[in-house]
Amino acid sequence: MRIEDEIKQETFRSPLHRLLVNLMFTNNWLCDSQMRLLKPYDVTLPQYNVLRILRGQHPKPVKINDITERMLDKMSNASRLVDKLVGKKLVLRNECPSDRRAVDVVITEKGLALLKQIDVAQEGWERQFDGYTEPNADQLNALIDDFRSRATDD
Amino acid sequence: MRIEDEIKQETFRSPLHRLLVNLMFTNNWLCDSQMRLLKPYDVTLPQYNVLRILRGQHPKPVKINDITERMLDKMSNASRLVDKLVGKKLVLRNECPSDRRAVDVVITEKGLALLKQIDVAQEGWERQFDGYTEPNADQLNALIDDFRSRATDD
DNA sequence: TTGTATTATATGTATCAACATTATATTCGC
DNA sequence: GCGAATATAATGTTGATACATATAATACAA
Repeated sequence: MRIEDEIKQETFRSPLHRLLVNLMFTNNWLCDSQMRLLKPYDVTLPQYNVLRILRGQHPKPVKINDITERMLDKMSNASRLVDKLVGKKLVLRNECPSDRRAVDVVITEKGLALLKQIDVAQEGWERQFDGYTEPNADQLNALIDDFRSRATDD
Repeated sequence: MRIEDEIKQETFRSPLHRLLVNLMFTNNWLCDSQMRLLKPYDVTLPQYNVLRILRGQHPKPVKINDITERMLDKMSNASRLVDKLVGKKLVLRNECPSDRRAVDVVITEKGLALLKQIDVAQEGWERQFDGYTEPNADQLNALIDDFRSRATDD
């Protein structure tokens, strides 16, 4: 469906403006879809992202700080997200022996098992893009990278 | 900067996966930038979006329901967003005469004046994309639309 | 070594989103 | 007209983010 119809707005000030709205709308659409996928597993999208970061390093522990750096939405909330995951026994939090300020976070077996379940659902979800070929994705990736690189500030 | 560097992850499972991350990252980048722009004016991005919807219909009133439909992030929170804007005297809320369930929301002169100020800042912000031509934007728009249209569910 | 700056994390506050529920008004079938 | 279904908005709860601040440990400089 066209963006114009999706948000009931018939015109945009400029192609750039339409592009900005299009990017935001598409992102929301993706996030909603992911959220619905995760709902049955009782983890939120940010929590899921933290779990995946931890799995990527497993069995090595990851510090709160490193989690923050790897998160898409930067922020300073990895601490509280880890709290929630500890509550669900999906991760363990240990004081780092070499630096008592730092906290080592490790995904538990329960966490790994949950991710394994979700992997299956994810594969199903991604299958909806089976008709979307790699060259398509590569081209769109390149154009998005190019767009971002045009911005002069930050 | 490449996505790989931005989130310190060197590889992706697939071009599709890289694309998903790229879309989310780019969206966050845009939202952050907009937030910083709005900060001096003491309105949040969702509040700003509501104000623009109201300006688009001014001087006609807009019902809470219509605001919800036009928001990018759907939800049911337009009511509370309008609350905040009423508190700042940027909008007025009146019971709709023809339907006592509904609420007519109108942007105030103060609200219009604020948007006018922000417009100037927005134009400055968009100028960072001056090197990004219309054909570029049109092409990227088309590819994003195409990507979204490949999804089979929803 | 001692004092200061820096780093790592936690916490408090305000805002927003998702979801469910409630309150009230309107509409529609009979 | 009357009662049930529907529509509109408000509200309560939980989870998340942005931002500021606090707390504690480490690093560093004199």
